[in-house]
Amino acid sequence: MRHIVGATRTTRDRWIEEGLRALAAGGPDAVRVEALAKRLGVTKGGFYGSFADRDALLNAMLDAWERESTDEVIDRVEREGGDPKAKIHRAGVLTFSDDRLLPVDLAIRDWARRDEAVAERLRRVDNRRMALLREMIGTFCSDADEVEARSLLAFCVAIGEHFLAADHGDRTRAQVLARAADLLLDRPRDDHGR
Amino acid sequence: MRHIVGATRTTRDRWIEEGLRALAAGGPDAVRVEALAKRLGVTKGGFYGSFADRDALLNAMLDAWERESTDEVIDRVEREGGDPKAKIHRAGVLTFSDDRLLPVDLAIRDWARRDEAVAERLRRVDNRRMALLREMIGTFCSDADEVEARSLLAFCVAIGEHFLAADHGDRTRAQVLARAADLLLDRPRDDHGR
DNA sequence: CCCGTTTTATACGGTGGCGTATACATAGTG
DNA sequence: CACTATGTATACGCCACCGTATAAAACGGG
Repeated sequence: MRHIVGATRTTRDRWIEEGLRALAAGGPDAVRVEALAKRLGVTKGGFYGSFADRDALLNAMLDAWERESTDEVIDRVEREGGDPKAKIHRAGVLTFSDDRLLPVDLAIRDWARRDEAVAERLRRVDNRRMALLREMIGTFCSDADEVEARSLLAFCVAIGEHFLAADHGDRTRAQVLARAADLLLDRPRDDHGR
Repeated sequence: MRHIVGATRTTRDRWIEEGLRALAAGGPDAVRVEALAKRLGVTKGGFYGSFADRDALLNAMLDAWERESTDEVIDRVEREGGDPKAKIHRAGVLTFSDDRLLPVDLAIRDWARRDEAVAERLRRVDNRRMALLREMIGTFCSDADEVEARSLLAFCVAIGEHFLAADHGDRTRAQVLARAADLLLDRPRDDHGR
C-alpha cells in the first residue's frame, strides 16, 4: 500500500524528515528506526535499502540540517535586504522562530556537547551565523572588541532564551527580549566611528 | 564482597550521585539502572530496595540537584559578601564553573524542554537565580525594564555560552565574555538613580 | 552472640530496539 | 510484455534494559 504521497520526494528524504522530527521531539536517542517506520506508516524493511544503518541516517539528518540552516537562511536574509537591525532580526526569525528548525537546532546543541562530530558541524554553522552578526553589528559599532561581545550576547540570548525557565513578573518574555535587543543593537552613545 | 566503602553515605545517595553523573554525561536516557550498578561495582539487585523504580531515582536526582543548586549556592554567595558585581560573578562561578553542577544543569535544561515536571523544577531554580541577578543589577541601574533586560542577558549568556560552538578569531571565548560582562554590569552612562 | 533489617547476587520473563534474510509488490524502461 | 530498480512485509537472532523473585550475606542493636 502506497501512502498518500503524491510527493516527488524520495523515500530517503522522508526518513530524514521524520528523523529530524524525532530528533526535535526527543533528542538523538528518540531517533529509532522502527518508531520512524511506524510514523511513516511502513515497516522498517525498506530502511536498510536507503541507509547502511541507523548511524547513516543520523549523519544524513545532520547534512540536511546543516545545509538548510546556513545556505538557505543566509540566502534569504541577503536577498530580502533591509537595514542591519532588520537583517539580524530576520535571520533570528528564520532560524529561531521556525517551528521546524528551532527544536532541531536546540536538540543538536545539546547533542553536540556529547558528540565531537556533531560539535564540529555545529561549529561550522555557528561560525557562519556569527560572521553575519559581526557584519551587521559592525555597521553601527566601531570597536571590534565590542562588536564581538555584542555578537556573542545576541547569539547567546537567541539560544539561551529557550533554555531558560525564569518568569519576569508583570512583563512578558517578549517584552524583556525587545528591551534586550535595544541594548545590544543600538549604537553606543559615544561611538564616533563610521 | 563489600566494595572499598568506608563511606558513611547511604547506598541511596550513591545511586543518586552516580545517576547525576550519568545524566550529566549522557542525558536522562543514559540513566540506566544496570549501567549505574556496574559503575558502582554492584549488581542492580539492591536498587529496588532504595527506589520503587527508575523514575523514583530520576525524581530523587532532581530533588538533590534542586537543593544543591539553589540553597547552597545562594547561601554561599550571601555569606561571602562583596560588591554586587563580585556577587554575580561568584554566583556564576559556583553554578556554571563547577565541573559537577554545570553539566547537570545543562542536561536538565534540555530535559526540561521535553518534560513538564522537570520544566517546573527548573522554573523554581531559575526564578531564584533571576531574583539574585535582578537585585544585584538593580544596585547600579535604576530603570526597572533595563534591569530585567540586563538580567536576562546575563543569565542567557551564562547558559547559552555552553551551547554555542562559534570561534572568535584571535580572541579567546573568555576574553569576549569578559567584555560582554563589562557591557552588562557597568552602570549606564546616563543613569542618575540611587 | 543472635535476630531482624538492609544490601547484595543471581536468575527469570518481558519488551523494545537493531540489523539480516528472504520473498513479494510496484514502478519505470526497453 | 518482460526485466530490473526500488521499496516493502515478515520473520529471525541478538542484545540491552526493566522490574520481580528468591536466597545468601553483612550489619547493628539488644
